[in-house]
Amino acid sequence: MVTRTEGLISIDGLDGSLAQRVYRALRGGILDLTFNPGAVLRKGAICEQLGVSRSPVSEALARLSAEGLVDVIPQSTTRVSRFSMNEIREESFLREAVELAATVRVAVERTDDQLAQLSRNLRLQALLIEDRDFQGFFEADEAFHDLILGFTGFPNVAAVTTQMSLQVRRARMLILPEEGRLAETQDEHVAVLNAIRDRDADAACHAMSHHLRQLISRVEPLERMHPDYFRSH
Amino acid sequence: MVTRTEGLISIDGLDGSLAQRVYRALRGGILDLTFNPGAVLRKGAICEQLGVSRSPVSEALARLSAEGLVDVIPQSTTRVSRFSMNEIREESFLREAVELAATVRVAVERTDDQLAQLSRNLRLQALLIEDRDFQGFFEADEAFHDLILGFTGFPNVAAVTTQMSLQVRRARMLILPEEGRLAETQDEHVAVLNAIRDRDADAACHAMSHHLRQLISRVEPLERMHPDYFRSH
DNA sequence: ACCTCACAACTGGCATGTTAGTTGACAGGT
DNA sequence: ACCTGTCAACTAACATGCCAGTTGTGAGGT
Repeated sequence: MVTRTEGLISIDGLDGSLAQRVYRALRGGILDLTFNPGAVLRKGAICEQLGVSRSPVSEALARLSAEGLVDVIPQSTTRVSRFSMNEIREESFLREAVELAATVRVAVERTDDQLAQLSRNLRLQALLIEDRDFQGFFEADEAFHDLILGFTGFPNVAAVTTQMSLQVRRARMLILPEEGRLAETQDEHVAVLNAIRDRDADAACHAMSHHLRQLISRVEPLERMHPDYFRSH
Repeated sequence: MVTRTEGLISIDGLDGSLAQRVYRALRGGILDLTFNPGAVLRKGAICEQLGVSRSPVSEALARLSAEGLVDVIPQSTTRVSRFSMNEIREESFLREAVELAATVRVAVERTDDQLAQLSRNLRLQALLIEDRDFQGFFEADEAFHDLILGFTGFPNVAAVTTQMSLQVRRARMLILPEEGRLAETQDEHVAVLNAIRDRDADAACHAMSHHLRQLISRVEPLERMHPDYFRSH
């Protein structure tokens, strides 16, 4: 096994306690696959690289462990957790449950301003597709969903939903951007928006459900494409 | 279950690392209101009482802080978090979304064995009502919901659902046990069971929704009954 | 009596020393 | 060549020392 120097991360520019900064830096690195699933995280190396002592790093790793983003083997090693397709299916189920409930609620009680915000987001997505800005589209896509979750009137629902589907979000990074898929995604978003515009809760629910199931169907094949990123079972 | 000694807590009888034991002990104490909302948690006192050093206690408190069960004021104090009715409403929304999705799924694809398990649980509940064992009924009630969540085939859904509605679970402890309410709750459970028996997803969804909304309607008045347990805003 | 401000005591955050469990390499026997 | 038992090196877990920010208190001024 060849040891590799992992991509570098930094805690500069973040605020909060050292422990929180380390946590956010590591979490970000794990979520965007800077740290590959299965990669070993050495406390000593992290301390040296970030210029902090072991205390804040330990706290950060403990939190990541509680969230399932790292696997700690006592007295031995800490690794970035590998994917489990069952876990991903589970998270998809949870995410769909919450997003559909939010979509139904928003479809019923949306305001014109909320509709305008969603519409603006979709026009931004169209621009990003034209420019083939995959990363930008990825973020706009997330923003679209977070807008709907936020329109429930519950300020933390978006964050909680993200937190409960971290593995899905991470696995999503592995999906290769395909030209045609972006336009399809856009069409699905438009269908959701139109249903919300018409205050048609049932149509909105179906459109969102269809959209979310496109994602999981694209995640399923990843287990064969990246077997080393998945737990052997 | 956390063992208690004169209002204090102990980590004896738990396994895992010291940090995990401390975490579970404190979490249990917070969830069952052994520690009142707003109570100050002193690291030094906890260390002395549990006979451990500050490291595992710090890790436990950090985790509880991330979960929103404690509020840490840097360089000052750590307190058991107070309730926020908006947060409780938010958790209820999330919980309902997940439980309804689970109920629908289970109603469609239940097995006879699963039906038998639910039925056995309800007969147990009837016994506990006869004996006026409020605590036992409380736990059987939780078990009923966890059974349904588990029957989705996703082993972690029950735990995730608990985790996302910790404040609701805690607030629920404040509801005074009333004789009649137990029987009503039991009736609602029976309605859910019957709909699942008949594989009537729509009826099961409505029955569960009605049942869950009974809970939130009983939680709402708590803000006036225990103003000191709620955040002032 | 009341406000102000400085200080002492206490807190949590961070660094570092110490302990104990795991692991892999290697020597020695078969 | 192949097991096998031992041990050294490494790791996370825990204990403890130190520091900086917060806060209550009380002396002194108005």
